Amino acid sequence: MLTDRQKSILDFIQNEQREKGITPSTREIQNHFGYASQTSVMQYIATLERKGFLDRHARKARALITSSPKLRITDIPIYGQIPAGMATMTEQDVEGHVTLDTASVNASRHGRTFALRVRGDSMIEAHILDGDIVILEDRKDARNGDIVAALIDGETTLKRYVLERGRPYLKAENPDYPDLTPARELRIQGVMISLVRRQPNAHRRKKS
Amino acid sequence: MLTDRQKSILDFIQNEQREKGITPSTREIQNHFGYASQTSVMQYIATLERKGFLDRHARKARALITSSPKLRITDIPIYGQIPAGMATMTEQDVEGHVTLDTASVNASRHGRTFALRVRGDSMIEAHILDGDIVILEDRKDARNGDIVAALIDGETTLKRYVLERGRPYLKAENPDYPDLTPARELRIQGVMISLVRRQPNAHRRKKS
DNA sequence: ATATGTAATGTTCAATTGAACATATACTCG
DNA sequence: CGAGTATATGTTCAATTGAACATTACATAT
Repeated sequence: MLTDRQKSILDFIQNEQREKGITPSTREIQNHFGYASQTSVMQYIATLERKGFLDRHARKARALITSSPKLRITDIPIYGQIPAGMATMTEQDVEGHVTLDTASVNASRHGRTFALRVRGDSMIEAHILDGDIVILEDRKDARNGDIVAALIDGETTLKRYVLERGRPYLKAENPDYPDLTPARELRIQGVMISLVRRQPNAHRRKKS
Repeated sequence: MLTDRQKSILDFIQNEQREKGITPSTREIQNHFGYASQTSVMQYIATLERKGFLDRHARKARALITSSPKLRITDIPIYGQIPAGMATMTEQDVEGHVTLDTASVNASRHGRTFALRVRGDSMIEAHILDGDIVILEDRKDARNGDIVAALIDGETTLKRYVLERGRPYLKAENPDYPDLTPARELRIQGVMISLVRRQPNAHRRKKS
């Protein structure tokens, strides 16, 4: 897919970005590889872009974006609470971000991706714990057995979506919690596609 | 800590970086806020830098770095198998990568970070499932109750590290599995700090 | 009243940087 | 052989961009 030269140039760009936080300019790339001309670099960049390994903001400085299709990274906002619907979610409700590649997260391109921090242990038998970050896709077409975030009585809850004889209800994966049968409509906010858990430290640890 | 103005400027820079992949130039910030002069922006940047919210490569274009060490991203290799020790782990054993920010992953700077794909359900009561990706830190100083990857009889297993009367053993979090008391020595490969799970699709889905 | 910190304007300069053009060599594929 | 691609050089230009300087205004604290 890439020649050796092309690969080393891509590697250099990615390393610089990782280490310095900014992508190198064409002249920096030029000097690193000892080219006498920037045009060489321009050609490589054009090739890498054509092949989909780079993205660019044309005519802007240091505007290279390292983005191999598989390595595409997303910043997923973590919402503390989803007040009413996806439309109303604003920056203020954002509690933080998880950054990970779409591949590990299982993301399709059907909808927006967002995350919720799980509260309570109502899904413990689905092995989802209090404090876990659940990553969801903004889709309405839940399937039987999907774990979904849904709006019930103005609150967002994470439950398993179950279809029984054509009628959907929300099942808690914990015998201590009741199943929720929707009074009239079921507002599904998203379908769970992934989960991130920070393992709590066994004992207290000094260093952050 | 920050005035409202300073905060909105910082927010703008961070949002631009997130959305476009590059940090804005002083003029872009200027236009967004409607300043008639770049100097205003320069002052804000200087302040934000002084207060530690920004980092910069002086005299370079778009060289703002929304510092906050939390936004640092790591590429974590996933090992299918850890043959003997950390030293022998080579690229060939790498099954893939997870890319996520060190903050969500809970990483400290004590050791290298790596990941394992879990096989089997021996840790099911710790809510770790078959297929989960467990992220570990290459440390030897496991504490009582930590979940560790350890080498037993040439195989790497994930178990809970338990100290009983000063003697360590490895406890499976599944009654069907036996606890492992080390014959002679216990080779700990790493301590679990995080977990990533791709939620299996409820039904079959066409798109990857 | 007089510093001190924050906020904003207007202007100018020089370094940084992407981009284009003409040109050349080597290699592969048909 | 000729077409196409990857690789490389040398040069020039113009847009982008960070930075500095002088100045004003308005709070708040001393």
